[in-house]
Amino acid sequence: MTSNPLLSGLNEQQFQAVTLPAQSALILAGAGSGKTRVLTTRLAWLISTGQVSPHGILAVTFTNKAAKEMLARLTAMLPMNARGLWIGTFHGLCNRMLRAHWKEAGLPQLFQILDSADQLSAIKRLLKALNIDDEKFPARELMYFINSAKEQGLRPHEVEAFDDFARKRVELYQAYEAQCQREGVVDFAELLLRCHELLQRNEPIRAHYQRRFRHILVDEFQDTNVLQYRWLKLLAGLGTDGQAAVMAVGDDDQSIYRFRGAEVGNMRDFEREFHVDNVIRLEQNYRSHGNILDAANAVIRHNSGRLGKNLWTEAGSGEPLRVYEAFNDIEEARWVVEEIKALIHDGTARDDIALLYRSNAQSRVLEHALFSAGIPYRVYGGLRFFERQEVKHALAYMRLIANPHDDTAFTRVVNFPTRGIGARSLEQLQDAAQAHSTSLYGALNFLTGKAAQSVGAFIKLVDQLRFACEGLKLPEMVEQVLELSGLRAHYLTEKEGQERVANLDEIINAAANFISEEGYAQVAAEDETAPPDPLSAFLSHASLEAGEHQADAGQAAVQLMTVHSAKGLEFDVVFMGGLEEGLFPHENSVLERDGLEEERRLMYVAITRARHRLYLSFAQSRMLHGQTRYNLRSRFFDEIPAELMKWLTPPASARGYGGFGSSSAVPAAPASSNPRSFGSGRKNPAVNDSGFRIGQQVAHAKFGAGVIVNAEGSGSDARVQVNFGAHGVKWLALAVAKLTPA
DNA sequence: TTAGCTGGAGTTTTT
DNA sequence: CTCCAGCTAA
Repeated sequence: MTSNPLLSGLNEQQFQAVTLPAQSALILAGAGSGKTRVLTTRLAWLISTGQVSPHGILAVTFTNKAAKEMLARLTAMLPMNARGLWIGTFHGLCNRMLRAHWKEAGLPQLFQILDSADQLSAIKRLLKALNIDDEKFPARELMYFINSAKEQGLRPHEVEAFDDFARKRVELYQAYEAQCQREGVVDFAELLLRCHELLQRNEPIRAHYQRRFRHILVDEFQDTNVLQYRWLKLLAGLGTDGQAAVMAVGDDDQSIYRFRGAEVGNMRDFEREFHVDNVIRLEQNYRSHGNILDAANAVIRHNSGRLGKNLWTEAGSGEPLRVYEAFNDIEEARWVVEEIKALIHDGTARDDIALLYRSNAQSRVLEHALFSAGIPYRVYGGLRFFERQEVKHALAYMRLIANPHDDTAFTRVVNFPTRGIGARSLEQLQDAAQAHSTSLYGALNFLTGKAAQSVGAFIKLVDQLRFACEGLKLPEMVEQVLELSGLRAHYLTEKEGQERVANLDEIINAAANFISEEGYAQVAAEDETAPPDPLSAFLSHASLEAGEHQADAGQAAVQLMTVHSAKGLEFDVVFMGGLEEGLFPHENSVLERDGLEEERRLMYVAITRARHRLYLSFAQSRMLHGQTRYNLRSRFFDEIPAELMKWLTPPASARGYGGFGSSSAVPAAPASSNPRSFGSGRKNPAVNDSGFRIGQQVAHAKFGAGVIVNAEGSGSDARVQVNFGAHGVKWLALAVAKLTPA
């Protein structure tokens, strides 16, 4: 052991990971095992021991938040100049390289970045220009197709197409590429693909970066896609003499982004291709009590093909998990609110409480209950600052200053605020642009008549803006844009427009901050580029980092979010609601190959968010898509050892809601196509005189667990319809079938 | 050009 | 049920 103070307090595995010699390594970092600490300490250790200069390090993350945190913690440990440090997101780093080598990458110097919304509108515009039937080729689908092709590293000519439909799609992909190139814009996937191609084709540039980056660190490696992994291999010079040391840190059990291209298999491939001879496992958890970890371990054990890992803690086992069975979703929410009130009363801070759910639709009922109770709450997942329409409008004007041929920006604001340029004029303009293969801005010269006049006025405005902004500092530029474009005036006259005006003004602040803060400094620190243009750097920043999620950060509030957005966070108390078959695991996932395993990993993530107390709840019935659905409780309950759970409701389902009621026949509900969840249009009527009621969970000797979804008849004729999940939905005569409350 | 209607869809999300 | 996109009528 050295006496290096950086290393004090590390456990054995952490120490081992931090002080590994310069070789490639795979770190399996369990939830709450001090992953970020290891990553940052590793960086600090490498630098402080003189093994590598800050110049020789590349650290990649997925989110700006993670990159910022890493940088902040590193500079706190080891005061240094952040200039020249390559710590950032995949997209941010690729952008940086492309800015430096725009010529070699075949891009205009001031290329703009399309965010997803921009990309979608660019595709819609393309489809319209080509007169494509958008029934057959919906823009969203085409966008998904293009992005996934790019994420596999495939250009149009490399995509296999065996039928006319597929060939047409590829053709559209090609047309989209041509359009982007013409307009000087790149989408997110293009940043990566372009950068990969640059490195692959340009030997001197590749050699330069391979020589430079001696240590590459990758965070959340399980979330990398095919292209990102290839990019890493290229940068690391895999298989070359001077191969860099790559430290991949990740957790296969927390891989929950396959739906957006993440390839867990990269972990195994990495282990093999980089000849990793010892995988380091960080299994000691510093976050949760033992019972919570035991539950998480028990659930994830049902997955196959894991790299293997078992979380443990030195903290005690703590209390058991608290399980609640609710009558319906509304009652579930009411119960959550009652518990929260008690928790707050006992001194738990509101923002130490999180309400997690599988899908966003579930937040409504919770919000309603919290609102009625007057408990401050905060929902994650809304619009972010740079995604708001007024902000995007202002940015579009700025994009036109940087590049008047940016047709996406052009179409966005050509008639906003309205200036009499309707669909007709725009269509003429688009036709002219198409005919003379020029941008919309450039097509003015080919227009005649009324359209020429109105469009001419707008183009004059764009020129005027560019002229007025020449030599101005960024914040002053924003100021000019807001005034001259008429945006501020427009929102001032709009009722309820004050917030939008405030957001517009906030762009000025954002620009000022950007100039003074690291955002710009990082780009400015680029050693091999000419001084970058602040405007275009700011626009990239706006696309690459959409800003904070909209929520009032004011008073401490109860946190509401999906399990996905909770990844990486932790809370004293976690409520995991809606644990029902069909919802979690989600019905769509059950059909996908290995979909259930991904749901299970999601459950694992959910459980491991809790530090001290974890509530699990489900409802017998729930309003979904305007229909009441009766679902079985989630199979995940069966995967958690019973001794870890304390049921807050009497032995599953035996509570006497409903009881007896009308004995008249209830019309039969339509059979469900999904065997494990079941929908019916009616509320929860009490059923015949059998003591059973709709929504109740029951057990059958042959079919196992089920839930009553319908009933009819009374006395000896009483029959109930039961959803037995995998065993199907069946009508059973109560006089004959042995059905017991479960 | 905009308001108002109608129909369709409805996991998860970062850059 | 509830949101959104796209269409029709003023």
